[in-house]
Amino acid sequence: MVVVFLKKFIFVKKNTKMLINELAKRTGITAHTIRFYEKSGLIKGKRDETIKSNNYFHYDEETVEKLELIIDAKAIGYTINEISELIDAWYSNKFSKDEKLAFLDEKLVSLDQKIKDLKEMKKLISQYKEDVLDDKC
Amino acid sequence: MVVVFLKKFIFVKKNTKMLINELAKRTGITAHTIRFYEKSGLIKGKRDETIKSNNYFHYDEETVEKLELIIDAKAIGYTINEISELIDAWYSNKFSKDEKLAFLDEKLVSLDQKIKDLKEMKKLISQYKEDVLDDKC
DNA sequence: TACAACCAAAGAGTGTAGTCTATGGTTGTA
DNA sequence: TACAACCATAGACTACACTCTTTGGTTGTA
Repeated sequence: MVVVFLKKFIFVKKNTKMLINELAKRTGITAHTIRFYEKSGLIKGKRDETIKSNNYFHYDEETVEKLELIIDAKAIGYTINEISELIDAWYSNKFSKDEKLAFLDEKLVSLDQKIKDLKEMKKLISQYKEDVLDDKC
Repeated sequence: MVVVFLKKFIFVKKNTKMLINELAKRTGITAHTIRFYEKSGLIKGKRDETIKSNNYFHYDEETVEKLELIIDAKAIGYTINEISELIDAWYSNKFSKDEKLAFLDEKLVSLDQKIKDLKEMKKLISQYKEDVLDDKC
């Protein structure tokens, strides 16, 4: 995740005219799924008005970042809708610093809760293992 | 969650003739969803052969336990199919002692992996929080 | 006996997150 | 110029986990 954001400041935008397949190769997300994300409003390609022969979408480095963010956010358990909000928070200036921090804190709390639940489950399974070993069930 | 398993040994089976609505009240799961779980093979009601006028399902305390287990397991992120396996391992005699232990060990490993993933995500979010605090994005 | 509350079964509908197919046009290389 | 590889759009299809509706029968209480 952090890598994604560091890139934002280190990378020079060398490629602002990627087509969908290049995007797919760069991110490992299929073109189909990228179109699905575009339809869902997570990313947005641009059309080149000067080109009349086709209406291909062009994507830039920021889109690659966003897709990498999507991969990470999905891994944490964000839904597409939440990721949409997240991208808004990240890339638009709709949210204040405090709002961004609150957003992240909220996710930290829910992660802690999940970890607590998993540990509880571990304890339980261990207990049950003992019962199995003692032929209690 | 632990409570569920302690119950298994402490509780006397005082109610073996619950109908679906009582089950729903006891667990907070709707009758609809309970029927869905029954159709999915997670729980199993019994029919009273001596009653000819209806074919209502009757449930016992073990079903309540199972439903409570389902609630907890879902909260941790188990799918219905996984919970089905889990319940088999718990309540059936389909599996040998060694198989049960292997199953439980497998669950412990996957829980550890999940916890590791969540901790990694926490670290990433914390790092990003710092970036926000430092106005780096 | 009227009637509300309950029961089962079948199947349709919902939301999420894709995944695939079909169609038809475009681009680049031999 | 043939043709593979690419592109967009629309819409069908999938899996998961419900959720609701319909239909028709049963039970309990006033």
